[in-house]
Amino acid sequence: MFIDPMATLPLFGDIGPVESRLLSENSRVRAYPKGAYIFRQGADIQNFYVVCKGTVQVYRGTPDGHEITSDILIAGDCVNAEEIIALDTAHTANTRIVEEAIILELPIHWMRDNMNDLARLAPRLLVGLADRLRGALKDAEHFSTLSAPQLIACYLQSLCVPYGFDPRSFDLPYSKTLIASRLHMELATFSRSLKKLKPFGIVVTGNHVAITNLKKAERLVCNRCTITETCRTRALLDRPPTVVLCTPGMNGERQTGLRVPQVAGV
Amino acid sequence: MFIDPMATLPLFGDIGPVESRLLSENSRVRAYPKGAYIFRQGADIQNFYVVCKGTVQVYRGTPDGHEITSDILIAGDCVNAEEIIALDTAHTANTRIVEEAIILELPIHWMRDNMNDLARLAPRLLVGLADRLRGALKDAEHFSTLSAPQLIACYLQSLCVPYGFDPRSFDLPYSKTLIASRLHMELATFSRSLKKLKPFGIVVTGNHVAITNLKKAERLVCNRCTITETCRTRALLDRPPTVVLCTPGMNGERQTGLRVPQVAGV
DNA sequence: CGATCGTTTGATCCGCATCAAGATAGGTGG
DNA sequence: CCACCTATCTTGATGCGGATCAAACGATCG
Repeated sequence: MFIDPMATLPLFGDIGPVESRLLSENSRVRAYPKGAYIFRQGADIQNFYVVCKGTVQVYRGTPDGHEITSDILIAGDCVNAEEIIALDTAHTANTRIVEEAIILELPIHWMRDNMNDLARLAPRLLVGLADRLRGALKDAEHFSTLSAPQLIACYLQSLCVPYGFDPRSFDLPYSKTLIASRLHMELATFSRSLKKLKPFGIVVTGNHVAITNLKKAERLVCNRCTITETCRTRALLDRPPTVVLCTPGMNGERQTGLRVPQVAGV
Repeated sequence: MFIDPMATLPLFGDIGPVESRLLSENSRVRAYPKGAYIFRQGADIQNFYVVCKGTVQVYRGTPDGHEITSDILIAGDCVNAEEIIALDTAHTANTRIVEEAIILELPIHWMRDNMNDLARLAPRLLVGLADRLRGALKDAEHFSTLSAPQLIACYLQSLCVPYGFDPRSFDLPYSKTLIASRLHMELATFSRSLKKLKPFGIVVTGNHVAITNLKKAERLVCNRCTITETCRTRALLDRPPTVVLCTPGMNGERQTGLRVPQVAGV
């Protein structure tokens, strides 16, 4: 099974033929079975990895033996872009294969040696880094402002963008257990919260999701959330996806505290 | 009051005289009074900003009129590094002056035009971006795994690094209200949690903090937290600060759920 | 000396984690 | 085809942490 990463990955989409060959010569493509690790937390950073196919769970283990999923990656995603630049010598997370995956790897020292040409080699790498940062900021904000049902509503809608799902009817791309973990909540809480979404037009039965009323679904989230990947879902139907700011109005000048009133019953 | 940003800012520490003059010619330094805004959420992105002096609160407003502090910046910090690269045209957060500040500004279009030379112009800009990303990941993890007292313990210790405080005795650099907001918790919760820290050798009276027992204080956090800015505090006393991984042991293979047992009474 | 700001403290309530017991489904072997 | 098994998910009961509302306290200031 051969895959030409240059042709597949938007990451390297707009580079010239010279750079393309350079990349090919210095990269390697490898297949991983389900359950395998690309690398583990604490191990030496050796390569930069890009997912070409499959699903990868990024998680961190706490000393008391539990784990926190920080991201779920699919084809086209960089696994550890920030580690090219980081001062660390060790990986700060585990990356485990959820669905059989094909991974492109580039030696990290080669990447670093070519840092000066990086902008030319992979202009989108920086964009990816910035995107990832924004995603992390969004997560931090969401986890401390949205309720469990809101988080789920937001996540389900945002799923549609990378996967190209029709919000009105699609299947979950991975297990509920994994999704719950990604949303930093217990499976039990996740399961219970799904029922609360029905009145808002989000019906999940088994593996299948049906978002029947996008306006309602958005309203569920938008009074709290501001970065709102969520709103991309609607964009899917109307125009090409971009990040939409849901906060038109300005806010109070003086208050500094965290103060987010609950949506009734959700 | 004149400040030469090139001399002051480590961000531009290792650039040559040519680049330095280029920067000077294209930058502007401006003083802001307390309470002023550098920019507001939703406004057009015009400049890249660096804090030369003072304190800046970065926060986002939710549609229902409340606000969430995402960061507090001090001298040397980039305000919006990610926005140089972002595809967005509008600021995604507010930046308000907490203590009278001096801000360096560089036109964003100039930064972008010189993207190719960016690595040469400001090699540390990328490092800063990566650091910021790591910080955001840490926040996301901490907010959903640490209890309020643990968050505070972690934060108090991490404060010592950028400010060069002696953990055994220092004053809070800004109000408790602001800190509580930065930690995404209510002021009331913050206030109450401080008392719970005493048994762990962290005594806060009024504005003053005394961390009498670093080992105890670390233990309070480290069984849950893995990235642990916290551990830097100890490093302050022993060796130059670096990020320390607190997870020597590996964790279970199969569990995927979020499962973080409580520390008794904290 | 009232007034305002920042902080503490109290009482109450709700969301979610936790523990634990069913339920459903896919897979295997007899 | 059915009994069995394990993985995945649902549902129930309970408890704790922290948000919320509200009142009191201490400072600083005109």
